[in-house]
Amino acid sequence: MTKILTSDFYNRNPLLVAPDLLGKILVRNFDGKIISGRIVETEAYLAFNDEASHSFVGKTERNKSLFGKPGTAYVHSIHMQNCIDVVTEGVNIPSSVLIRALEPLEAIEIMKSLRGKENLKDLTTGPGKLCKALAITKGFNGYDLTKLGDLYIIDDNYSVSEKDIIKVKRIGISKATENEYRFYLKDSQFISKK
DNA sequence: TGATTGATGAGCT
DNA sequence: GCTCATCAATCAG
Repeated sequence: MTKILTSDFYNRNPLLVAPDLLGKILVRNFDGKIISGRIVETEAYLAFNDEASHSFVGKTERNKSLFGKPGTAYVHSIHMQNCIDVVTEGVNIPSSVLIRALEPLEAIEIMKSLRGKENLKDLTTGPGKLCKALAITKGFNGYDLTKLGDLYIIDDNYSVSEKDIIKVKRIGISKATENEYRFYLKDSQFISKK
């Protein structure tokens, strides 16, 4: 049985949600066509005492989605690309889980055309890449991922054993790098970095 | 295969 | 102006 992850799933500490999201499927309804990929890499960003989190500086126009309800998308641009986070915990608790990499499942041809790349391993192996491959734009900032819409995350009962989840330090950031808040599937060929 | 570097834009101070 | 949770092209070995 396949079901959409609800707000209950996200309404927990990001350090619990991040590993649980591994193996789940991110689904994009793009002009009636379904594009999907299995989540193979995530990072947790805490609400408090986490200098690398966008919420560390307080609530601003840019990060206000982080303060919304669990299961809300926080799409932001860094350099010329977009990244997507899922808000966790409660309202006004600005923690999130960054989706860093996917394993392409459906509509791979559409991803190739959106990315302008042919190599399967170049499609979704990075937060900026996967947003482009799934046509996730800043229009999805604040989007509710817990209902059947244009963007949501489902559980198809794909089982991930605990030993296949690797926990390491986060990457690509300059602050609070010592915390081991990055999670990925051990044998996936689609993580953004070894 | 690994390391280096340039391009790119939005939002904060 | 400066930061930033990047990507991909390039070059050396």
